[in-house]
Amino acid sequence: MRGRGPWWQDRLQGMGARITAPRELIIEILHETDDHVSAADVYVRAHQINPSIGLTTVYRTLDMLTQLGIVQKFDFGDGKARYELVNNPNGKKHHHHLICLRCKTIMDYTEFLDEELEFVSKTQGKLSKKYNFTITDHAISFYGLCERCR
Amino acid sequence: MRGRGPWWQDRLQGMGARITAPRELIIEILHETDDHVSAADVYVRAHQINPSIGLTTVYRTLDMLTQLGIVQKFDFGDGKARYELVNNPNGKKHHHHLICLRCKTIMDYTEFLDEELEFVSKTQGKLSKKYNFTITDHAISFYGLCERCR
DNA sequence: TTGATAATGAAAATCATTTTCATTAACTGA
DNA sequence: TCAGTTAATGAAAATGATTTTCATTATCAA
Ligand SMILES: [Mn+2]
Ligand SMILES: [Mn+2]
Ligand SMILES: [Zn+2]
Ligand SMILES: [Zn+2]
Repeated sequence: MRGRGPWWQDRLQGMGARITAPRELIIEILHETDDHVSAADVYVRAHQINPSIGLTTVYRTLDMLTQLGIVQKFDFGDGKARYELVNNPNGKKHHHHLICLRCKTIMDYTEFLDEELEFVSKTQGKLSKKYNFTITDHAISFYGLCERCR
Repeated sequence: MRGRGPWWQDRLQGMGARITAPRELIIEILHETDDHVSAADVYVRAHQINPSIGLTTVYRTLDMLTQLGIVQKFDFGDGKARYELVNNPNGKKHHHHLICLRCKTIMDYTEFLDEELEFVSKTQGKLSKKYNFTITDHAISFYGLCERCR
């Protein structure tokens, strides 16, 4: 399942990227949270541990991880992007979202994932063949009004 | 299906909002396009027809329509929000997205919507009961690499 | 027609994200 | 192990989308 180092190192090296302290730290931080963190959130935590890390690097790293499919980037409508490790071994499992259009509250749900899995993999297969697209992830969100807002 | 005025007027009045020229024009513009338009896109077209309309009002109107569930707001990762009329009678039907993580290309797809519809309405029913949430819309997106980028 | 007030638009402010560029550090290969 | 190549970094400045402010205008109920 892995080489010498942690799983993600192979992914980076595979694309010619270097293993650096900032990258290590940022991934570690993502492992330790199960929130939907913003770049600034990650920066604060990283900076706390290693004050030499800059916000720019956090953005660059999150972006790289997103392109690699290691991290999933979300926009929940509050003006800043949110990030989550896709398959967080320490944290939460794959899930989907319920988003209130008024107060922007986000709820994770993991119910009914079996049915979803079936649906998703079926669709994914057909789409990737038809559009010649390599699908690595998906997102399903339901929008509406939460209990408090309706 | 409607009162005196167009369908959307009832929706606005229902929440105590006024029917104004800018709002009329913005909705008309949304009807006429089947792109994923940004606020600036809408502004340019609106301004062309009625130069007194301001960008601020475009933002405010799109936001209001989004909260009403008349418009759906997307973030495809290129830094600006995109909007689409949810059930555009003149334009495209409900669809989902295939998004390239590298080049940010977006493809709409409408295949397999029957299966999706079945899945979605089943899940939606269970979720809205369990979380006491009024669900008005949903989005399904698949992420990966397009033909050119992989 | 009028008054109360929601809506508007111009300009300024915000603030998340990106760019620039000089410096540092990770790997390669001798 | 060491030096050279060059990707990666961070500080500061720039960008650019969206929001706020506030004086003015327009909608609509009475
Ligand atoms: Mn989540
Ligand atoms: Mn679309
Ligand atoms: Zn809410
Ligand atoms: Zn692509």
